[in-house]
Amino acid sequence: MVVEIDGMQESNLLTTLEDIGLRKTSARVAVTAQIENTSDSFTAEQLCRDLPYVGRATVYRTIRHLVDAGALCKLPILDGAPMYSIARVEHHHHTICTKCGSVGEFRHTTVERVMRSLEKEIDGRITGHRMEIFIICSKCLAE
Amino acid sequence: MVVEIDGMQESNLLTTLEDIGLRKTSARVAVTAQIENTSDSFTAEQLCRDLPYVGRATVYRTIRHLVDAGALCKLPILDGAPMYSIARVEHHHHTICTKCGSVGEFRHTTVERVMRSLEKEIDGRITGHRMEIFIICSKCLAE
DNA sequence: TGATTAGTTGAAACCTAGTATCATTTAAAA
DNA sequence: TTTTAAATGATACTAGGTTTCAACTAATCA
Repeated sequence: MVVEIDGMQESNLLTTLEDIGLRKTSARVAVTAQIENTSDSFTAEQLCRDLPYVGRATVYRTIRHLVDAGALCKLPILDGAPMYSIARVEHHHHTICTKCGSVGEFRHTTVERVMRSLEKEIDGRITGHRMEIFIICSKCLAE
Repeated sequence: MVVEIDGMQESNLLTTLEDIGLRKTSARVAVTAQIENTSDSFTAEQLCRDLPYVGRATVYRTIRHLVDAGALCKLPILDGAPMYSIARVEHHHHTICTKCGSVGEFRHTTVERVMRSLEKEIDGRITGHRMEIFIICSKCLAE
């Protein structure tokens, strides 16, 4: 997601990093720009491959900063390397195709209502939840 | 879960392995017994520590067999090594204490109803779902 | 502006979790 | 009992990620 201000492109992710007191370095400009130009979700290794001139450690550190800041969302995957995508403001859940691994999003208010009704049943304080629907996506079904 | 038959203790997990055509070896007896004596969920590394005389490779292989056979359930955890627990017949979900990492279980019929209502919204065929409630457990709240 | 300094970088070493290899051992069929 | 295919486990390897630390640089200060 890139916001146009006075003809200058200003990166949301870069701004997030600056907002939490981190410096605007060329490595961070490159990493955040690459993430924003990636339409879909991505893995850390993918990002490293796309940015060979940025060190692995820096790529991983930048991802960690962005996840900690809430600007990136660590996607629920079945096995292997975690995937990330730019965090949306609204709360949502994920669909995961168990065949091709593609991750989708959905929102459903009933899920949130279920949460509230669970508060009585559960021994402790609810702080959050996560839900994944496993599917065979329409693309894989068509094959 | 251990079933008593004619005074002999017969392991369900071991039986599962034999049912899928695997041999009853001392290593498999040890691993399945250890899992059944573990009241809670466990990691592969924990099991290796508890069974120093069984090779790591064998412990991992046995867990894989049991998960593939559906007798063990790979629990959703936040980060790090996955946890396992003996699979229950009924479908259920998990509560995860984000402070101490303890995993609990709950069942809720509304969740299943939500699933059915989602079938229209989602582009693909639903094959399963998973839900995690993040909590601070009563034990951690008390501290 | 240039000097200062604390934050940042990246190569390399390390770590954790897990898998593959393969010579040796063993369960179980013949 | 012999046979043999399956299983084991020490070891090496891999993937994914973190730590270390000397060199570098952004941003502040004089």
